[in-house]
Amino acid sequence: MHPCDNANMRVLHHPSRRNLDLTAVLHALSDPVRLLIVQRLVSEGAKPCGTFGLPVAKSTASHHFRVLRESGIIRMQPEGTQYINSLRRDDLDACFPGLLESILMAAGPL
Amino acid sequence: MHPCDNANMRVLHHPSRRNLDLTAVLHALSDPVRLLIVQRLVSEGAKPCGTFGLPVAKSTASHHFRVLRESGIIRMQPEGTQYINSLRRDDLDACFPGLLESILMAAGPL
DNA sequence: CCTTTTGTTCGTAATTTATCGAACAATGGA
DNA sequence: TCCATTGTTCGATAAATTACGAACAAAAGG
Repeated sequence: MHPCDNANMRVLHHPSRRNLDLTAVLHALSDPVRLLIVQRLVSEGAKPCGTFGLPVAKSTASHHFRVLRESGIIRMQPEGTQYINSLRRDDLDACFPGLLESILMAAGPL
Repeated sequence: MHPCDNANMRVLHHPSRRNLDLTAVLHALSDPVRLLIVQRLVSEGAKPCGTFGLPVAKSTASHHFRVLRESGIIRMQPEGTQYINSLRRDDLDACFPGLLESILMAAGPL
């Protein structure tokens, strides 16, 4: 069968732009570990989960990436054995103008 | 004794401006009831707890006002038998420029 | 005093959250 | 085919959150 027909591809749910929820986004960013992930994505660009050196276990990190993904803050694209994480800045800015910007400023440098 | 020396006045703890914590503020605003309280304070000005008509029990409302107060988002001033709630907009804008503004915009009209 | 008003505090219960280790699954390379 | 890498999922636990009603406390006014 054609590669694109493969239903076994690791596909994760990402909310569409118009389904982003403000309280879900605020809640996602109210955790220090998740806020750190977002800051690192801003300063270092898209990168896989394993390259963040987070101060939590692998399974806990997986949980935090999922919360960020399901709130629409990040995108997770399968790439070989890993997932490339990137900020959904366009979608966030479209739904909540200035929000991410002000939070990043308030969070201060890395 | 002088009225101002009275230690029995209902005094509540309010964090100072320089002790405001971003994650605490985001967490406080990530609850729909608390976000509603803040929206109402913006559109209707300072007012007592009992005038919000919140969809929760009195004790639950008290809890939400406390979370808002302890995160530095609102001020609660004793006034007779009630507390006058007001937004600490100056302090919020000083610590987190643009944050409240963007959240209020994203939250939409009342 | 006694009562009313306003809001807090207490005790409890249900839900969610953050955390971990162990086991599992998918990919890609030797 | 086997193995190493990457990250998810499962099961368990401890803590935090939201919620309620009942009881309490302070203030104002009769």
